[in-house]
Amino acid sequence: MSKVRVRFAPSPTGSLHVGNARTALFNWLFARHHGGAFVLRIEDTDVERSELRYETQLLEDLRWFGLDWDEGPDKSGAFGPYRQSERQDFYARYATQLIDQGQAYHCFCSAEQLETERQADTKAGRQPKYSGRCRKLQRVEAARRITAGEPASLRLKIEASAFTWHDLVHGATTFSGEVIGDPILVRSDGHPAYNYAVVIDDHLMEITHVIRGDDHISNTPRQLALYQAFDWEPPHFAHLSTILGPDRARLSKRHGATSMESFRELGILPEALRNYLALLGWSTGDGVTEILSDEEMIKQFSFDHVTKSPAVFDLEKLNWLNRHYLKESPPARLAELAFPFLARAGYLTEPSNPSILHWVWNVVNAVLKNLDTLSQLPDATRPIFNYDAASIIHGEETRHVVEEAGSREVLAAFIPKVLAESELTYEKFRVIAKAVQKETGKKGKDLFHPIRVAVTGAVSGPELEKLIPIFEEGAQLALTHPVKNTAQRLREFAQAAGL
RNA sequence: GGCGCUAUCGUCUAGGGGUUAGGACGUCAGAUUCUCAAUCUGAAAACCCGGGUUCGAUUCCCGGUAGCGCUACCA
Repeated sequence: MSKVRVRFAPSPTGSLHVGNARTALFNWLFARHHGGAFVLRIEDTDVERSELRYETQLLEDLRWFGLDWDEGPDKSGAFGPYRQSERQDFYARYATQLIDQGQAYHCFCSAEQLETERQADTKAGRQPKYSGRCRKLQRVEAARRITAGEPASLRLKIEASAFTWHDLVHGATTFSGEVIGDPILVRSDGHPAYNYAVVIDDHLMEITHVIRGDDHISNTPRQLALYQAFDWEPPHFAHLSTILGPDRARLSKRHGATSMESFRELGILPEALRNYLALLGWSTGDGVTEILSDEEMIKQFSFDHVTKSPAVFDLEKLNWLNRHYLKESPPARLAELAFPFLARAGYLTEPSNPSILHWVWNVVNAVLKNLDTLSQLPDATRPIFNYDAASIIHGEETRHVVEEAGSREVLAAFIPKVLAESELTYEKFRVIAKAVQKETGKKGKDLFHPIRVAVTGAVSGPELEKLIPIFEEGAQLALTHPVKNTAQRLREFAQAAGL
Protein backbone atom coordinates (compact mmCIF):
# COMPACT_ATOMS: atom_id res chain seq x y z
CA MET A 1 0.00 0.00 0.00
CA SER A 2 1.26 3.43 -0.87
CA LYS A 3 1.50 5.96 1.88
CA VAL A 4 -1.75 6.40 3.75
CA ARG A 5 -3.32 9.84 3.80
CA VAL A 6 -6.54 10.52 5.66
CA ARG A 7 -8.40 13.70 6.43
CA PHE A 8 -10.83 15.14 8.90
CA ALA A 9 -13.00 17.75 7.26
CA PRO A 10 -15.35 19.49 9.68
CA SER A 11 -17.38 22.60 9.13
CA PRO A 12 -16.66 25.15 11.80
CA THR A 13 -20.01 25.78 13.44
CA GLY A 14 -19.24 25.59 17.15
CA SER A 15 -17.53 23.43 19.68
CA LEU A 16 -16.46 20.02 18.42
CA HIS A 17 -19.18 17.44 18.98
CA VAL A 18 -18.47 13.87 20.17
CA GLY A 19 -19.65 12.39 16.91
CA ASN A 20 -17.14 14.42 14.95
CA ALA A 21 -14.50 13.92 17.60
CA ARG A 22 -14.81 10.19 17.21
CA THR A 23 -14.55 10.45 13.44
CA ALA A 24 -11.44 12.56 13.87
CA LEU A 25 -10.04 10.06 16.36
CA PHE A 26 -10.54 7.10 14.03
CA ASN A 27 -8.88 9.00 11.19
CA TRP A 28 -6.02 9.86 13.47
CA LEU A 29 -5.64 6.31 14.76
CA PHE A 30 -5.65 4.92 11.25
CA ALA A 31 -3.08 7.45 10.05
CA ARG A 32 -0.80 6.89 13.02
CA HIS A 33 -1.16 3.14 12.81
CA HIS A 34 0.08 3.21 9.23
CA GLY A 35 2.58 5.98 9.77
CA GLY A 36 0.61 8.07 7.29
CA ALA A 37 -0.55 11.66 7.22
CA PHE A 38 -3.53 13.14 9.02
CA VAL A 39 -4.87 16.15 7.18
CA LEU A 40 -7.20 18.74 8.64
CA ARG A 41 -9.38 20.48 6.10
CA ILE A 42 -11.91 23.14 6.96
CA GLU A 43 -15.20 23.00 5.10
CA ASP A 44 -16.14 26.61 5.37
CA THR A 45 -17.65 27.38 1.99
CA ASP A 46 -20.92 28.33 3.58
CA VAL A 47 -19.71 29.84 6.79
CA GLU A 48 -19.85 33.58 7.25
CA ARG A 49 -16.58 35.38 7.62
CA SER A 50 -17.53 36.59 11.08
CA GLU A 51 -17.83 32.99 12.19
CA LEU A 52 -14.21 32.27 11.47
CA ARG A 53 -13.74 32.31 15.23
CA TYR A 54 -15.37 28.88 15.15
CA GLU A 55 -12.38 27.60 13.23
CA THR A 56 -10.12 28.73 16.05
CA GLN A 57 -12.33 26.98 18.55
CA LEU A 58 -12.35 23.86 16.42
CA LEU A 59 -8.56 23.69 16.36
CA GLU A 60 -8.45 24.32 20.09
CA ASP A 61 -10.99 21.59 20.75
CA LEU A 62 -9.03 19.18 18.60
CA ARG A 63 -5.81 20.01 20.42
CA TRP A 64 -7.48 19.65 23.79
CA PHE A 65 -8.85 16.31 22.69
CA GLY A 66 -5.26 15.34 22.05
CA LEU A 67 -5.09 14.94 18.30
CA ASP A 68 -2.34 16.41 16.18
CA TRP A 69 -2.43 16.83 12.43
CA ASP A 70 0.30 16.96 9.85
CA GLU A 71 -1.31 19.39 7.46
CA GLY A 72 -4.01 21.94 8.05
CA PRO A 73 -5.02 25.59 7.90
CA ASP A 74 -2.50 26.50 10.61
CA LYS A 75 0.32 24.46 9.10
CA SER A 76 2.05 24.46 5.82
CA GLY A 77 1.72 21.45 3.56
CA ALA A 78 2.15 20.47 -0.04
CA PHE A 79 -1.57 20.18 -0.65
CA GLY A 80 -2.95 23.49 0.56
CA PRO A 81 -4.79 25.63 0.99
CA TYR A 82 -6.68 23.73 3.65
CA ARG A 83 -9.80 25.85 3.74
CA GLN A 84 -12.46 25.19 1.15
CA SER A 85 -13.18 28.90 0.97
CA GLU A 86 -9.66 29.37 -0.40
CA ARG A 87 -9.95 26.64 -3.00
CA GLN A 88 -12.53 28.23 -5.31
CA ASP A 89 -10.08 28.27 -8.22
CA PHE A 90 -9.78 24.50 -8.18
CA TYR A 91 -13.52 24.01 -8.15
CA ALA A 92 -13.98 26.41 -11.04
CA ARG A 93 -11.21 24.86 -13.11
CA TYR A 94 -12.49 21.31 -12.79
CA ALA A 95 -16.06 22.40 -13.43
CA THR A 96 -14.96 23.83 -16.76
CA GLN A 97 -13.19 20.59 -17.55
CA LEU A 98 -16.35 18.59 -16.96
CA ILE A 99 -18.39 20.89 -19.16
CA ASP A 100 -15.81 20.63 -21.92
CA GLN A 101 -15.87 16.87 -21.66
CA GLY A 102 -19.65 16.94 -21.92
CA GLN A 103 -20.06 15.29 -18.52
CA ALA A 104 -21.68 18.23 -16.82
CA TYR A 105 -24.36 20.60 -17.99
CA HIS A 106 -26.06 23.78 -16.91
CA CYS A 107 -29.46 23.56 -15.34
CA PHE A 108 -31.92 26.42 -15.41
CA CYS A 109 -34.71 24.83 -13.45
CA SER A 110 -36.01 27.02 -10.66
CA ALA A 111 -36.13 25.90 -7.05
CA GLU A 112 -39.95 26.04 -7.13
CA GLN A 113 -40.10 23.92 -10.25
CA LEU A 114 -37.84 21.29 -8.69
CA GLU A 115 -39.81 21.30 -5.48
CA THR A 116 -43.06 20.70 -7.34
CA GLU A 117 -41.57 17.78 -9.21
CA ARG A 118 -40.15 16.34 -6.04
CA GLN A 119 -43.54 16.43 -4.38
CA ALA A 120 -45.16 14.80 -7.37
CA ASP A 121 -42.59 11.99 -7.23
CA THR A 122 -43.13 11.45 -3.53
CA LYS A 123 -46.88 11.41 -3.96
CA ALA A 124 -46.60 8.83 -6.71
CA GLY A 125 -44.44 6.66 -4.48
CA ARG A 126 -41.33 7.12 -6.53
CA GLN A 127 -37.86 8.00 -5.38
CA PRO A 128 -37.67 11.78 -5.89
CA LYS A 129 -35.14 12.36 -8.59
CA TYR A 130 -34.22 15.14 -10.97
CA SER A 131 -35.94 14.62 -14.30
CA GLY A 132 -32.91 15.56 -16.34
CA ARG A 133 -34.82 18.14 -18.31
CA CYS A 134 -31.91 20.53 -18.86
CA ARG A 135 -29.66 17.67 -19.84
CA LYS A 136 -31.26 17.77 -23.25
CA LEU A 137 -30.46 21.42 -23.77
CA GLN A 138 -28.03 22.28 -26.55
CA ARG A 139 -24.66 23.66 -25.42
CA VAL A 140 -25.12 26.78 -27.51
CA GLU A 141 -28.59 27.32 -26.13
CA ALA A 142 -27.31 27.00 -22.59
CA ALA A 143 -24.44 29.37 -23.30
CA ARG A 144 -26.88 31.90 -24.74
CA ARG A 145 -29.11 31.81 -21.66
CA ILE A 146 -26.13 32.22 -19.36
CA THR A 147 -24.88 35.24 -21.25
CA ALA A 148 -28.37 36.59 -21.02
CA GLY A 149 -27.88 36.53 -17.27
CA GLU A 150 -30.12 33.62 -16.43
CA PRO A 151 -29.03 31.88 -13.22
CA ALA A 152 -27.79 28.36 -13.74
CA SER A 153 -26.45 25.57 -11.62
CA LEU A 154 -24.11 22.89 -12.87
CA ARG A 155 -25.13 19.25 -12.83
CA LEU A 156 -23.23 16.03 -13.37
CA LYS A 157 -24.55 13.51 -15.88
CA ILE A 158 -25.07 10.21 -14.13
CA GLU A 159 -24.47 7.45 -16.67
CA ALA A 160 -23.62 4.31 -14.75
CA SER A 161 -26.34 1.84 -13.92
CA ALA A 162 -24.85 0.93 -10.56
CA PHE A 163 -22.23 2.10 -8.12
CA THR A 164 -20.32 -0.35 -6.01
CA TRP A 165 -17.52 0.00 -3.53
CA HIS A 166 -15.93 -2.09 -0.87
CA ASP A 167 -16.58 -0.31 2.38
CA LEU A 168 -13.94 -0.93 5.05
CA VAL A 169 -16.68 -1.21 7.65
CA HIS A 170 -19.71 -2.45 5.74
CA GLY A 171 -18.12 -4.58 3.05
CA ALA A 172 -19.46 -4.65 -0.49
CA THR A 173 -22.01 -1.88 -0.96
CA THR A 174 -24.06 -1.20 -4.06
CA PHE A 175 -26.44 1.54 -5.14
CA SER A 176 -28.53 1.41 -8.27
CA GLY A 177 -27.85 4.29 -10.63
CA GLU A 178 -31.60 4.47 -11.22
CA VAL A 179 -32.25 6.22 -7.96
CA ILE A 180 -29.62 8.90 -8.37
CA GLY A 181 -30.64 12.08 -10.11
CA ASP A 182 -27.98 14.23 -11.74
CA PRO A 183 -26.41 15.93 -8.73
CA ILE A 184 -25.68 19.63 -8.46
CA LEU A 185 -21.97 20.36 -8.69
CA VAL A 186 -21.98 24.11 -8.53
CA ARG A 187 -24.91 26.08 -7.23
CA SER A 188 -26.37 28.93 -9.22
CA ASP A 189 -24.77 31.35 -6.77
CA GLY A 190 -21.38 29.95 -7.72
CA HIS A 191 -20.76 27.97 -4.53
CA PRO A 192 -19.51 24.44 -5.02
CA ALA A 193 -21.83 21.79 -3.61
CA TYR A 194 -20.47 19.53 -0.90
CA ASN A 195 -20.38 16.36 -2.99
CA TYR A 196 -18.37 18.15 -5.62
CA ALA A 197 -15.93 19.98 -3.38
CA VAL A 198 -15.01 16.91 -1.32
CA VAL A 199 -14.15 14.91 -4.39
CA ILE A 200 -11.95 17.64 -5.83
CA ASP A 201 -10.26 18.18 -2.47
CA ASP A 202 -9.82 14.53 -1.61
CA HIS A 203 -8.33 13.81 -4.99
CA LEU A 204 -6.04 16.81 -5.06
CA MET A 205 -4.90 16.15 -1.50
CA GLU A 206 -4.22 12.55 -2.47
CA ILE A 207 -6.43 11.17 0.27
CA THR A 208 -6.25 7.39 0.26
CA HIS A 209 -8.92 6.59 2.84
CA VAL A 210 -12.09 8.51 3.51
CA ILE A 211 -13.26 7.75 7.03
CA ARG A 212 -16.52 9.50 7.91
CA GLY A 213 -19.97 9.07 9.43
CA ASP A 214 -22.40 6.64 7.83
CA ASP A 215 -24.78 9.48 7.09
CA HIS A 216 -22.56 9.89 4.04
CA ILE A 217 -23.21 6.42 2.67
CA SER A 218 -25.85 7.63 0.30
CA ASN A 219 -23.56 10.43 -0.87
CA THR A 220 -20.90 7.97 -1.87
CA PRO A 221 -22.41 6.90 -5.23
CA ARG A 222 -22.65 10.55 -6.31
CA GLN A 223 -19.01 11.01 -5.44
CA LEU A 224 -18.06 7.79 -7.18
CA ALA A 225 -19.78 9.10 -10.30
CA LEU A 226 -17.56 12.14 -10.13
CA TYR A 227 -14.40 10.06 -9.80
CA GLN A 228 -15.53 8.16 -12.88
CA ALA A 229 -16.21 11.35 -14.81
CA PHE A 230 -12.69 12.56 -14.09
CA ASP A 231 -11.25 9.09 -14.56
CA TRP A 232 -9.69 9.36 -11.11
CA GLU A 233 -9.09 6.43 -8.84
CA PRO A 234 -11.48 6.75 -5.89
CA PRO A 235 -10.16 6.41 -2.33
CA HIS A 236 -11.17 3.64 0.04
CA PHE A 237 -14.25 4.41 2.06
CA ALA A 238 -15.01 3.59 5.68
CA HIS A 239 -18.39 4.60 7.07
CA LEU A 240 -18.61 4.78 10.83
CA SER A 241 -21.85 4.10 12.64
CA THR A 242 -23.82 6.84 14.32
CA ILE A 243 -23.59 7.72 18.00
CA LEU A 244 -27.01 7.79 19.64
CA GLY A 245 -28.37 9.33 22.80
CA PRO A 246 -30.00 7.26 25.56
CA ASP A 247 -33.32 7.70 23.76
CA ARG A 248 -31.79 6.08 20.66
CA ALA A 249 -32.06 9.29 18.71
CA ARG A 250 -28.97 10.71 17.07
CA LEU A 251 -26.85 12.30 19.77
CA SER A 252 -27.19 16.08 19.82
CA LYS A 253 -26.87 19.11 22.05
CA ARG A 254 -30.21 18.46 23.65
CA HIS A 255 -28.73 15.31 25.19
CA GLY A 256 -26.57 17.47 27.44
CA ALA A 257 -22.80 17.40 27.55
CA THR A 258 -21.73 16.34 24.08
CA SER A 259 -19.15 18.90 22.99
CA MET A 260 -15.47 19.14 23.80
CA GLU A 261 -16.20 22.42 25.51
CA SER A 262 -18.73 20.86 27.85
CA PHE A 263 -16.45 17.93 28.66
CA ARG A 264 -13.64 20.29 29.49
CA GLU A 265 -15.93 22.27 31.74
CA LEU A 266 -17.05 19.12 33.47
CA GLY A 267 -13.49 18.13 34.16
CA ILE A 268 -13.38 15.09 31.92
CA LEU A 269 -9.81 14.25 31.01
CA PRO A 270 -9.09 14.10 27.29
CA GLU A 271 -7.34 10.75 27.64
CA ALA A 272 -10.48 9.31 29.23
CA LEU A 273 -12.58 10.64 26.37
CA ARG A 274 -10.16 9.28 23.79
CA ASN A 275 -10.24 5.86 25.42
CA TYR A 276 -14.02 5.89 25.68
CA LEU A 277 -14.66 7.10 22.13
CA ALA A 278 -12.14 4.68 20.62
CA LEU A 279 -14.02 1.80 22.18
CA LEU A 280 -17.37 3.13 21.05
CA GLY A 281 -17.62 1.31 17.78
CA TRP A 282 -14.27 -0.39 17.88
CA SER A 283 -12.76 -3.10 20.03
CA THR A 284 -9.38 -4.72 20.19
CA GLY A 285 -11.08 -8.00 19.38
CA ASP A 286 -10.02 -9.83 22.52
CA GLY A 287 -13.33 -9.06 24.17
CA VAL A 288 -11.63 -7.99 27.38
CA THR A 289 -9.62 -4.79 26.95
CA GLU A 290 -11.27 -1.68 28.39
CA ILE A 291 -8.36 0.59 29.17
CA LEU A 292 -5.98 1.56 26.41
CA SER A 293 -3.20 4.08 26.12
CA ASP A 294 -2.78 6.05 22.91
CA GLU A 295 0.17 3.87 21.97
CA GLU A 296 -1.86 0.71 22.40
CA MET A 297 -4.81 2.13 20.48
CA ILE A 298 -2.59 3.13 17.59
CA LYS A 299 -0.81 -0.18 17.58
CA GLN A 300 -3.96 -2.25 17.62
CA PHE A 301 -6.32 -0.15 15.53
CA SER A 302 -7.87 -1.92 12.59
CA PHE A 303 -11.13 -1.76 10.69
CA ASP A 304 -11.55 -5.48 11.30
CA HIS A 305 -13.15 -4.74 14.62
CA VAL A 306 -15.06 -1.58 13.84
CA THR A 307 -18.76 -2.18 14.46
CA LYS A 308 -21.45 -1.54 11.93
CA SER A 309 -24.21 -0.96 14.43
CA PRO A 310 -24.98 2.38 16.05
CA ALA A 311 -23.85 2.89 19.64
CA VAL A 312 -25.50 4.66 22.54
CA PHE A 313 -23.31 7.20 24.29
CA ASP A 314 -23.05 6.26 27.96
CA LEU A 315 -21.85 9.00 30.28
CA GLU A 316 -21.62 6.55 33.20
CA LYS A 317 -18.96 4.54 31.48
CA LEU A 318 -17.10 7.67 30.46
CA ASN A 319 -17.16 8.73 34.11
CA TRP A 320 -15.78 5.38 35.15
CA LEU A 321 -12.88 5.78 32.74
CA ASN A 322 -12.42 9.36 33.85
CA ARG A 323 -12.19 8.23 37.46
CA HIS A 324 -9.56 5.76 36.40
CA TYR A 325 -7.46 8.37 34.61
CA LEU A 326 -7.94 10.84 37.43
CA LYS A 327 -6.40 8.35 39.83
CA GLU A 328 -3.59 7.64 37.41
CA SER A 329 -2.70 11.29 36.97
CA PRO A 330 0.59 12.43 38.46
CA PRO A 331 0.08 14.76 41.46
CA ALA A 332 1.40 17.87 39.77
CA ARG A 333 -0.92 17.50 36.82
CA LEU A 334 -3.86 16.72 39.04
CA ALA A 335 -3.29 19.81 41.16
CA GLU A 336 -2.95 21.91 38.05
CA LEU A 337 -6.16 20.51 36.59
CA ALA A 338 -8.03 20.89 39.85
CA PHE A 339 -6.97 24.44 40.58
CA PRO A 340 -9.36 26.22 38.22
CA PHE A 341 -12.33 24.34 39.61
CA LEU A 342 -11.48 25.31 43.16
CA ALA A 343 -10.72 28.84 42.06
CA ARG A 344 -14.09 29.12 40.35
CA ALA A 345 -15.77 28.02 43.57
CA GLY A 346 -14.03 30.92 45.29
CA TYR A 347 -11.86 28.71 47.45
CA LEU A 348 -8.53 29.69 45.94
CA THR A 349 -7.06 32.38 43.77
CA GLU A 350 -4.51 31.95 41.09
CA PRO A 351 -1.59 32.17 40.88
CA SER A 352 -0.34 30.10 43.65
CA ASN A 353 2.90 29.07 45.31
CA PRO A 354 4.35 25.56 45.46
CA SER A 355 3.31 24.84 49.01
CA ILE A 356 -0.28 25.71 48.21
CA LEU A 357 -0.13 23.57 45.10
CA HIS A 358 1.13 20.69 47.16
CA TRP A 359 -1.64 21.16 49.66
CA VAL A 360 -4.19 21.35 46.84
CA TRP A 361 -2.96 18.03 45.62
CA ASN A 362 -3.52 16.53 49.06
CA VAL A 363 -7.01 17.95 49.09
CA VAL A 364 -7.84 16.56 45.67
CA ASN A 365 -6.28 13.26 46.49
CA ALA A 366 -8.36 12.98 49.63
CA VAL A 367 -11.64 13.39 47.79
CA LEU A 368 -10.57 11.75 44.55
CA LYS A 369 -12.26 8.42 45.07
CA ASN A 370 -15.62 10.14 45.42
CA LEU A 371 -15.24 12.00 42.15
CA ASP A 372 -16.48 11.23 38.67
CA THR A 373 -15.39 14.54 37.24
CA LEU A 374 -13.40 17.52 38.45
CA SER A 375 -16.51 19.68 38.41
CA GLN A 376 -17.65 17.83 41.52
CA LEU A 377 -14.64 19.17 43.37
CA PRO A 378 -16.28 22.20 44.96
CA ASP A 379 -18.98 19.99 46.42
CA ALA A 380 -16.59 17.37 47.64
CA THR A 381 -14.24 19.88 49.26
CA ARG A 382 -16.89 22.03 50.87
CA PRO A 383 -16.34 20.50 54.35
CA ILE A 384 -12.69 21.47 54.09
CA PHE A 385 -13.26 25.11 53.21
CA ASN A 386 -16.50 25.77 55.00
CA TYR A 387 -17.14 25.08 58.64
CA ASP A 388 -20.18 26.42 60.44
CA ALA A 389 -20.95 25.09 63.91
CA ALA A 390 -24.48 26.45 63.92
CA SER A 391 -25.52 24.56 60.82
CA ILE A 392 -24.11 21.36 62.27
CA ILE A 393 -26.22 21.70 65.34
CA HIS A 394 -29.37 22.42 63.36
CA GLY A 395 -28.62 20.38 60.25
CA GLU A 396 -31.02 17.63 59.28
CA GLU A 397 -28.38 14.92 59.09
CA THR A 398 -26.07 16.09 61.84
CA ARG A 399 -28.45 17.29 64.53
CA HIS A 400 -29.15 13.94 66.15
CA VAL A 401 -25.43 13.28 66.53
CA VAL A 402 -25.07 16.39 68.59
CA GLU A 403 -28.12 15.71 70.68
CA GLU A 404 -27.38 12.10 71.45
CA ALA A 405 -26.05 11.54 74.97
CA GLY A 406 -23.39 9.07 73.85
CA SER A 407 -22.05 11.48 71.30
CA ARG A 408 -21.94 14.34 73.76
CA GLU A 409 -20.03 12.16 76.14
CA VAL A 410 -17.43 11.36 73.50
CA LEU A 411 -17.09 14.96 72.43
CA ALA A 412 -16.95 16.27 76.02
CA ALA A 413 -13.92 14.07 76.53
CA PHE A 414 -12.42 14.63 73.11
CA ILE A 415 -12.58 18.39 72.66
CA PRO A 416 -10.53 19.52 75.70
CA LYS A 417 -7.79 17.06 74.83
CA VAL A 418 -7.45 18.45 71.31
CA LEU A 419 -7.52 22.02 72.56
CA ALA A 420 -4.74 21.21 75.00
CA GLU A 421 -2.42 20.34 72.11
CA SER A 422 -0.44 23.19 70.63
CA GLU A 423 -0.22 21.38 67.32
CA LEU A 424 -2.27 18.48 66.07
CA THR A 425 -1.00 15.66 63.91
CA TYR A 426 -2.77 12.53 62.84
CA GLU A 427 -0.63 10.52 65.30
CA LYS A 428 -1.63 12.76 68.19
CA PHE A 429 -5.23 12.51 67.07
CA ARG A 430 -4.96 8.73 67.21
CA VAL A 431 -3.57 8.89 70.74
CA ILE A 432 -6.36 11.19 71.85
CA ALA A 433 -8.99 8.99 70.25
CA LYS A 434 -7.54 6.01 72.11
CA ALA A 435 -7.72 7.88 75.38
CA VAL A 436 -11.31 8.88 74.74
CA GLN A 437 -12.13 5.30 73.93
CA LYS A 438 -10.74 4.14 77.25
CA GLU A 439 -12.48 6.91 79.12
CA THR A 440 -15.94 6.52 77.59
CA GLY A 441 -15.94 2.89 76.60
CA LYS A 442 -17.09 3.90 73.09
CA LYS A 443 -15.36 2.52 70.05
CA GLY A 444 -15.66 2.17 66.33
CA LYS A 445 -18.56 3.98 64.80
CA ASP A 446 -19.83 5.26 68.18
CA LEU A 447 -16.49 6.88 68.78
CA PHE A 448 -15.54 8.25 65.36
CA HIS A 449 -18.89 9.30 64.02
CA PRO A 450 -19.44 12.10 66.56
CA ILE A 451 -15.87 13.23 66.09
CA ARG A 452 -16.30 13.27 62.30
CA VAL A 453 -19.46 15.32 62.56
CA ALA A 454 -17.97 17.79 65.02
CA VAL A 455 -14.78 18.25 63.02
CA THR A 456 -16.07 18.18 59.44
CA GLY A 457 -19.72 19.02 59.83
CA ALA A 458 -20.66 16.12 57.58
CA VAL A 459 -21.76 12.54 58.19
CA SER A 460 -19.55 11.28 55.41
CA GLY A 461 -16.36 12.23 53.59
CA PRO A 462 -12.74 11.25 53.27
CA GLU A 463 -10.85 9.46 56.04
CA LEU A 464 -10.10 11.56 59.11
CA GLU A 465 -6.57 10.38 58.67
CA LYS A 466 -6.34 12.50 55.54
CA LEU A 467 -8.59 15.30 56.67
CA ILE A 468 -6.79 16.22 59.91
CA PRO A 469 -3.44 17.03 58.24
CA ILE A 470 -5.30 18.95 55.54
CA PHE A 471 -7.02 21.11 58.14
CA GLU A 472 -3.79 21.71 59.99
CA GLU A 473 -1.70 22.53 56.95
CA GLY A 474 -4.45 24.52 55.31
CA ALA A 475 -4.73 26.76 58.35
CA GLN A 476 -1.04 27.61 58.03
CA LEU A 477 -1.33 28.74 54.44
CA ALA A 478 -2.29 32.19 53.27
CA LEU A 479 -5.42 31.19 51.44
CA THR A 480 -8.06 33.50 50.02
CA HIS A 481 -10.65 31.43 51.72
CA PRO A 482 -9.08 30.58 55.09
CA VAL A 483 -9.25 27.03 56.32
CA LYS A 484 -9.95 26.45 59.99
CA ASN A 485 -7.77 24.02 61.85
CA THR A 486 -9.18 21.27 64.02
CA ALA A 487 -8.86 23.18 67.30
CA GLN A 488 -10.63 26.20 65.89
CA ARG A 489 -13.44 24.03 64.62
CA LEU A 490 -13.88 22.32 67.94
CA ARG A 491 -13.78 25.57 69.87
CA GLU A 492 -16.62 26.94 67.76
CA PHE A 493 -18.48 23.70 68.02
CA ALA A 494 -18.15 23.47 71.81
CA GLN A 495 -19.45 26.95 72.24
CA ALA A 496 -22.42 26.48 69.93
CA ALA A 497 -23.30 23.09 71.37
CA GLY A 498 -22.83 24.15 74.95
CA LEU A 499 -20.17 21.60 75.73
C1' G B 1 -43.67 7.25 0.38
C1' G B 2 -38.70 5.76 -1.89
C1' C B 3 -33.58 4.24 -1.11
C1' G B 4 -30.05 2.64 2.32
C1' C B 5 -27.81 1.09 7.00
C1' U B 6 -28.30 -1.68 11.54
C1' A B 7 -30.08 -5.66 15.06
C1' U B 8 -26.08 -10.44 21.39
C1' C B 9 -27.59 -8.57 28.89
C1' G B 10 -30.48 -1.70 30.51
C1' U B 11 -25.62 0.22 27.91
C1' C B 12 -20.65 -0.69 25.27
C1' U B 13 -19.05 -5.19 23.28
C1' A B 14 -16.53 -10.60 22.40
C1' G B 15 -17.96 -14.81 19.95
C1' G B 16 -19.66 -18.00 16.47
C1' G B 17 -23.33 -24.15 12.79
C1' G B 18 -23.07 -27.99 18.59
C1' U B 19 -20.37 -22.89 24.07
C1' U B 20 -22.38 -23.28 31.28
C1' A B 21 -22.94 -17.31 25.00
C1' G B 22 -17.30 -14.33 27.65
C1' G B 23 -15.74 -9.26 29.42
C1' A B 24 -16.81 -4.06 30.93
C1' C B 25 -20.18 0.05 32.75
C1' G B 26 -24.51 0.27 35.53
C1' U B 27 -27.73 -2.46 39.16
C1' C B 28 -28.21 -5.70 43.53
C1' A B 29 -25.92 -8.57 47.70
C1' G B 30 -21.75 -9.81 50.94
C1' A B 31 -16.74 -8.60 52.90
C1' U B 32 -13.79 -4.49 54.58
C1' U B 33 -13.53 0.75 56.62
C1' C B 34 -15.25 5.77 61.75
C1' U B 35 -19.03 7.30 57.36
C1' C B 36 -19.86 7.88 52.06
C1' A B 37 -16.83 6.28 48.50
C1' A B 38 -12.91 3.27 46.84
C1' U B 39 -11.47 -1.87 46.88
C1' C B 40 -12.44 -7.23 46.88
C1' U B 41 -16.05 -11.34 46.25
C1' G B 42 -20.59 -12.88 44.37
C1' A B 43 -25.53 -12.47 41.88
C1' A B 44 -29.39 -11.12 38.50
C1' A B 45 -29.31 -9.72 33.39
C1' A B 46 -28.92 -10.88 26.23
C1' C B 47 -28.65 -13.78 20.94
C1' C B 48 -35.78 -8.94 17.68
C1' C B 49 -39.77 -12.14 15.24
C1' G B 50 -41.19 -15.80 11.36
C1' G B 51 -39.82 -19.11 7.68
C1' G B 52 -35.91 -21.86 5.09
C1' U B 53 -31.01 -24.67 4.79
C1' U B 54 -29.07 -28.36 8.25
C1' C B 55 -28.80 -34.09 12.23
C1' G B 56 -28.46 -29.28 14.74
C1' A B 57 -29.31 -22.43 14.15
C1' U B 58 -28.20 -17.13 18.21
C1' U B 59 -24.56 -17.78 14.10
C1' C B 60 -25.88 -18.93 7.05
C1' C B 61 -30.23 -17.44 3.50
C1' C B 62 -35.06 -15.08 2.76
C1' G B 63 -39.09 -12.27 4.69
C1' G B 64 -41.10 -9.23 8.55
C1' U B 65 -40.56 -5.76 12.48
C1' A B 66 -38.14 -1.91 14.87
C1' G B 67 -34.41 1.94 15.22
C1' C B 68 -31.49 5.22 12.56
C1' G B 69 -29.78 7.80 8.16
C1' C B 70 -30.45 9.84 3.30
C1' U B 71 -34.32 11.54 0.27
C1' A B 72 -31.63 19.84 -0.95
C1' C B 73 -28.96 24.84 -5.52
C1' C B 74 -26.92 21.85 3.57
C1' A B 75 -22.42 20.10 4.91
